[in-house]
Amino acid sequence: MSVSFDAGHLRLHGMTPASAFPAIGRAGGPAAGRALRARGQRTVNKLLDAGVEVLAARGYHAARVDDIVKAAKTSHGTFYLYFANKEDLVRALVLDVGEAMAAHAGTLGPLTPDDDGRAELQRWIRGFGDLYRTYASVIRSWVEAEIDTHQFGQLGADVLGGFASVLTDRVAASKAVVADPANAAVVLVAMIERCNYYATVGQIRAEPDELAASLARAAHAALFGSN
Amino acid sequence: MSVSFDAGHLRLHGMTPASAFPAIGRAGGPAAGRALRARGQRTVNKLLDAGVEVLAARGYHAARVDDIVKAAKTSHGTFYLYFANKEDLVRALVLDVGEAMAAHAGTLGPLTPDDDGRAELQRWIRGFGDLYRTYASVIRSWVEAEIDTHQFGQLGADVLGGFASVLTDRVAASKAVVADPANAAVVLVAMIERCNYYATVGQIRAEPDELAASLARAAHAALFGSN
Amino acid sequence: MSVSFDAGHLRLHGMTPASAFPAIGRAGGPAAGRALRARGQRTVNKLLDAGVEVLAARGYHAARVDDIVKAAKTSHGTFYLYFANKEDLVRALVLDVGEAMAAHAGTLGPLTPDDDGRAELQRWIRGFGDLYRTYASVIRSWVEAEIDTHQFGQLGADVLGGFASVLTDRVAASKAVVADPANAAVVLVAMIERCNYYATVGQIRAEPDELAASLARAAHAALFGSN
Amino acid sequence: MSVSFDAGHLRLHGMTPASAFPAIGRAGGPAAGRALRARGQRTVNKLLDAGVEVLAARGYHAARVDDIVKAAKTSHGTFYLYFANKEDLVRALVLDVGEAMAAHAGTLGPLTPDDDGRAELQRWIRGFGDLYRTYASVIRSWVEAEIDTHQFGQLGADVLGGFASVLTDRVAASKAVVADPANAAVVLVAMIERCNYYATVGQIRAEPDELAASLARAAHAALFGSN
DNA sequence: TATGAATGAGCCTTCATTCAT
DNA sequence: AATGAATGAAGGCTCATTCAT
Repeated sequence: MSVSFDAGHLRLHGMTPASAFPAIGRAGGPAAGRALRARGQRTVNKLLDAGVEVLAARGYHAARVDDIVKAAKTSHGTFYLYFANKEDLVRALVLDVGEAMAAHAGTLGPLTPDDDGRAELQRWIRGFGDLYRTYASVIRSWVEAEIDTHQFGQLGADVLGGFASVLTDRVAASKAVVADPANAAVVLVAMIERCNYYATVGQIRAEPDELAASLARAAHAALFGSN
Repeated sequence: MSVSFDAGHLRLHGMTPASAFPAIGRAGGPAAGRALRARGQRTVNKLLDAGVEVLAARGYHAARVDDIVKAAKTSHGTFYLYFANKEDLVRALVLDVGEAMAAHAGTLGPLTPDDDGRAELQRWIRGFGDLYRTYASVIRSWVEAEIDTHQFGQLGADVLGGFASVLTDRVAASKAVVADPANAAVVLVAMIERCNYYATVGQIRAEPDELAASLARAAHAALFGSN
Repeated sequence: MSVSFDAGHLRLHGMTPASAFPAIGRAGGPAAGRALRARGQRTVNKLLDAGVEVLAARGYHAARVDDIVKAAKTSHGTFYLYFANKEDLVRALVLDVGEAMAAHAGTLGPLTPDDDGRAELQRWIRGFGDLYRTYASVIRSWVEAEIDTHQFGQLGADVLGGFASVLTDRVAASKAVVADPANAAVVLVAMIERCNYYATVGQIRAEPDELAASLARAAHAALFGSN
Repeated sequence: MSVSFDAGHLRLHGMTPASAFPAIGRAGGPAAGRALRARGQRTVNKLLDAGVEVLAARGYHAARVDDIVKAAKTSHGTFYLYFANKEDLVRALVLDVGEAMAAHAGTLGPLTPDDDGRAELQRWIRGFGDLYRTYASVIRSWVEAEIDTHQFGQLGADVLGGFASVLTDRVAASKAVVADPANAAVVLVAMIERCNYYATVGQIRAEPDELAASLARAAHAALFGSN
């Protein structure tokens, strides 16, 4: 069998076995250089919060800088004091989400063929779903923006790659008899991500627990054959 | 177990057991009513082809009506003679793709726990991937547009729902012992779709056959436990 | 003596002995490619005329595209249909002026040490002044724009270089005993240009004939020693 | 003959026989009133120096207050503590230059028809060129600003008028047989100024000495007929 | 049926200037 | 005396859509 990291096939582009997640903080924009005083920090946060709000309401492409500054009760000039443009603000938000996701990825415990293994998988998936729901508007924007700018693509790949990486490790360390742990991990992560996306945009109607259960069941079965 | 169509849980919104795919032809726009003479039909086709070209090159949001009419060597006035707007043209393209996808969905044969079953699954998935690749630019636009307009969402759900529906039928008719065929079908379709998407945009690097094999393996294992 | 074209000293950058003036027509902007129909041509002309008007009233930097379209009784969209931006329109105007100047430069007849020679010089200078006055607003914009964009600098140098070139030829063909005809031509052209500029902006108060006479006297004396 | 100061013809507007140059010091702005302590003076100087630097690098119109305060390592607030606006700072710089120019103008010695006279003229012109080069960035800004604000126009006229005035005096006191010393002086000053300008912006390529020699030769010939 | 031309609302971004500390 | 932060009027430019021929 040849589909592997080394061969470079069927892997999430950008996925690296080690250190999949860069550590990132809340910042960005022209202000990146200087340190912000209390007032400035408050303003940045107001803008970021307003960004989340507007993104949720209108989506990335339809969101206007004007909407954001209105929601933040500040001015255009102030916006551009802290962010180079709309994309820059979204990037800051996305980085935050990516960080939270990365932190969650590492929490997956050992996988076993029994119900405990499935339960652990389900917990992990459920946690992913919770993050997905929490940051739904940012993630939707991320997906939207990713497509035409290609700027977030790498980040998306990094995050998913990180998930796949962790999952690969656990699978490899388990008794699962899959042809290729890495490949399996990639397709399962895709499955998990996409189902949560569909759930977020309402194309799948399911309770968080239910969704996590179904995904865990499918994934566990795919890995250990129990179903 | 309760996740089912009737209960409305974990199902692709818009997924209906029967007639998942509306039959659609190549047309749309203000001209939809009247019949097109030869010349008109030629112009429409030039515009549609130009649309594919431009969509591939620039993506939905970045595509300009001006790009399309230039590529079609026609004029703005003519464009609006046949299409209500940019979205309308994309819809026409998407409908075509949806139709092709719908036609393919029905070709899935009986699923068996043995290698033949997996091979059949792989063939089906591979065919889906081929379509995905063929219509990549349209599908990407579809995804892009879907997000903010919500106009294509239904169509996307219909198509995926159709796939899930057919898969559900085959699973139900098979010896698979899955808790809920419909749920399993949905998550597997999501997996297949998303992996092909990643492959299309280059986030997964894999040969078509390889990808289909990995997906078939995972799906078959999830359904029949063999892996 | 060594100050010469070949040595590259004291010459107007861009000045070339032969064919100093490229032949240029009225156009420019995005529309440069396609041929304009009657209506389009009319609109372009309206915009160019409005440009002259606004430039005269406000100067290059203070001129707003909005002012121009208002003066032309057209829209922003139309403006950008024909010109890439304000600078583009000014360039079109400047090219026209450059062309007119170039045409005039060649009309200088043979120079003689006597009064006829001075009269011919005066006629030539007077013609230059007439053009200068006619196109005053465009020339002022040219000068303004030239400074920071460096785009018109070459054109300005070309035009003046053309004048210097013609003058150099006539001086060389005459009985003038100047150390270096080219150097002399350059400084005299600078003198003529600047005085006309000062006259145009009101820093020199003089009637056209008077100014031309004074300039011709100085130039003729510098070349032939008669004064 | 009628072109003269009295008749108001062909004279640099603002040129007055006596006291052509107002004496001016380094200051300006809101702070003009109160006396500056050591620290304040240091800050003003930092700003003025930064102004020269930025003006040189970007030109008057492209120069931003932000650039200046950054270069001066101070803040916007501080800038407006000492200068009413950008123009105000430039004015302060220009006044300095004007003063230096005025001081130089008076150094022109008696003009004689022989080589000594030409040498003296050349020395004077060379000094003018040196100043021009030294303050090139300020002068360029001056020229730029002069055009649309008309605020520095008077100053420019004063400076050039001062030069013309001194030159007129020397010519009148000499044996030159020119129709009108004042007129001759004006056109020659224009010639000198413009050539130096062209040399400064690179449109004329010449060594300082060479340029001064060519200008002196032309001017001397125009006045005394020797060449 | 086709087309070149025109439109103008809408959006992004800049930057001189003021303010609060 | 100094400064970081905030402001908002202005201006440039785009592009989907409509119009007149």
